[in-house]
Amino acid sequence: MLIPELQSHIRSCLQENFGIAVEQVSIEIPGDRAFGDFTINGFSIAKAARVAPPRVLPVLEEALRARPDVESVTLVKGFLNFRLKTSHLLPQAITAVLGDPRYGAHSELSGRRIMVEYSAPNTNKPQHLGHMRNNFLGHSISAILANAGAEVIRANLFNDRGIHICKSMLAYQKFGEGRTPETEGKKGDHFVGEFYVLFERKFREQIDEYVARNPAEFEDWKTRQTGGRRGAPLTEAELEKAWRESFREEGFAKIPLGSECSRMLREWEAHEPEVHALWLKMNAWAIAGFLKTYEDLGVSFDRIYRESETWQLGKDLILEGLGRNVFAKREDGAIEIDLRADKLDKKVVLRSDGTAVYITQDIGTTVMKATENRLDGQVWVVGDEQKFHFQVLFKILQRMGYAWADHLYHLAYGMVNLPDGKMKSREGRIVDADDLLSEVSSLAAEQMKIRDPEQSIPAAEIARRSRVLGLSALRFMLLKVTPQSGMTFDPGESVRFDGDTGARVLYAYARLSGLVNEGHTIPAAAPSDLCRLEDEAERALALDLVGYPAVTLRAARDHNPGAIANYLIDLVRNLNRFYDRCPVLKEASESLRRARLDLCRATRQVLAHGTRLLGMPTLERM
RNA sequence: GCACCCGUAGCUCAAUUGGAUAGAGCAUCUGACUACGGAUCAGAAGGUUGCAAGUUCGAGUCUUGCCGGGUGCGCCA
Repeated sequence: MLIPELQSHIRSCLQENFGIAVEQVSIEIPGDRAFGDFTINGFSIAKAARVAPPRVLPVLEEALRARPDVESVTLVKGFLNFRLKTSHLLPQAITAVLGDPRYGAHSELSGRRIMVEYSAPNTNKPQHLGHMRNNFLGHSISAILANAGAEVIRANLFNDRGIHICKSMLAYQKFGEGRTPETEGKKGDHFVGEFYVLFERKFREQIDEYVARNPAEFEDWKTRQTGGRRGAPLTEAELEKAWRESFREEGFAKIPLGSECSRMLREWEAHEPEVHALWLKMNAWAIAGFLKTYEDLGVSFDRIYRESETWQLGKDLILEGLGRNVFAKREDGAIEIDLRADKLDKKVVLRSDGTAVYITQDIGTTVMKATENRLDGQVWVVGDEQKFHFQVLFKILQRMGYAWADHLYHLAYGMVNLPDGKMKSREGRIVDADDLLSEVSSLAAEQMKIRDPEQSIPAAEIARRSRVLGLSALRFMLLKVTPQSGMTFDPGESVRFDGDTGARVLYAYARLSGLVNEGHTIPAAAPSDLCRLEDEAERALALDLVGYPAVTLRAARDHNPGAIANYLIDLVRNLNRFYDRCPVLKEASESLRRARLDLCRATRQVLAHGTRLLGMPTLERM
């Protein structure tokens, strides 16, 4: 490959002239290609070689100049820019791609077994836009890490137990009247989700009743309030709101539905048969719905865990750690760990009654996953509001002494907001995943029909293609943005089919496929002559291909699919420019035509590779 | 109150991890429809990177202080 070869040349040149071994020689493709094909940053080389820039750069300049494949070298403001002879660059770039079906893959993580956990849905709530970002990120980062050489196990963890699950169960028991997803013609997850919403509504009504009946209790409650969370005094309205909120936790049992719900949870934990049967039934509905959504979204998992199977884990590990003084027992019996030396806080890991808290379970599942699968590392795709939780979790596991605890990564992503603000499920302002997907697909179908006025494409094929296009458009849109930052998503406007979109990438791919396939049908009278490619648009495209491996590597190191999405956009931009300026099939010269077809094939291969890393299905025809 | 994250063109996002003249798309305006599939291409316009200092050859990126937005800080999950 081009860049590695250049790097090793520079490296040996430094070794010979200065007797210094430099590990990292960064040869980059400059942002502004007017500078040249490649650039060497003089300052960073000088720093790495520990020789002053004026001494190093002229030596490297001479070395580059001596190469037969280098056309020109310029030394500007500490940057060594050089340009390869077109007759070298293009053939090198194209054969590097076509000669290696795994072009863009790496071995940096080879030998490492990594589990990526993503999605982790609450079985009460159908998937929405935020989950889509999670699902797509998890699916894509799994492919990206695998491409970097790791053996990746994709895992999901169903949040299928707990007080919130009892809410939908209780609502169904009281108001379900024996209905089922089948009788209502609804997807199981939506069906269950409706009972969760129903519980919330009834519960709020009961709070209203309780509040109206017990004004004295409010007065009494107020006197016990010392102010806001960290000091600031509250207004009367805030106090009333806080009082109402208190019924969601401390005062939960004062509300009839609340106490029934708590009782149901105790019965579930005691394996009471009737409650358990109800739980099994509703869970099966919800999960069947999720599996359908996953299938539609094109995401999958190698291993599914359920909290109902893992929630008890972790306790033994805590007790074992207590024996080794990793944890300490407080006077009241609770077990905690003091992380203040690591700029975190004290954290209780086991309640005084010996039951598990949330983090106990996470400690248990993490250790279980690691030992069960002999993992070297783990990645969690979870919203950034849980950053602190994961910092604490990772620190605890390090303190417990696990060798793999240094290779845990929380891929935190920002919230997906709507143009008018946050999604709020209580206000019904959520974008449902199933709805959005079918909406975008039907928009795609409309566009396809406009472009096929003779109706030559069968309806079933339109349906298939529009699903692929709609899905890829959504996927691309959500993956294009750096995970860490929050994003605004306009369901009405932002799923477009022109501009920097997934549709543009798919279109370019389909067009290229058509070209390549048609090119194959033309009998060869002369062999391809890659040396005849000399248009600037061809150079630009070839340079993009040369830069691809660096992009996939960075995407893996940064856990950032966005790097690939943005690369693909640039690649497609240069492809379309090439396409516009250089005739391929219409080219009269056989050897040039075939050379351009080779460039198209190479580009198509990289496009296929990149879209696969993003999890985007492609179309041979649109 | 304390901690972390964010603030880049009217809007949505980039910026090779401290590098050169901060780039794309959308929207606006102007061109290319006898088109290897126009879901395309060429061009114009759009910026004191929230504000103010500092660090150095060099700062959107690092430090500090303000301003504005978000999230977190339970024996909840």
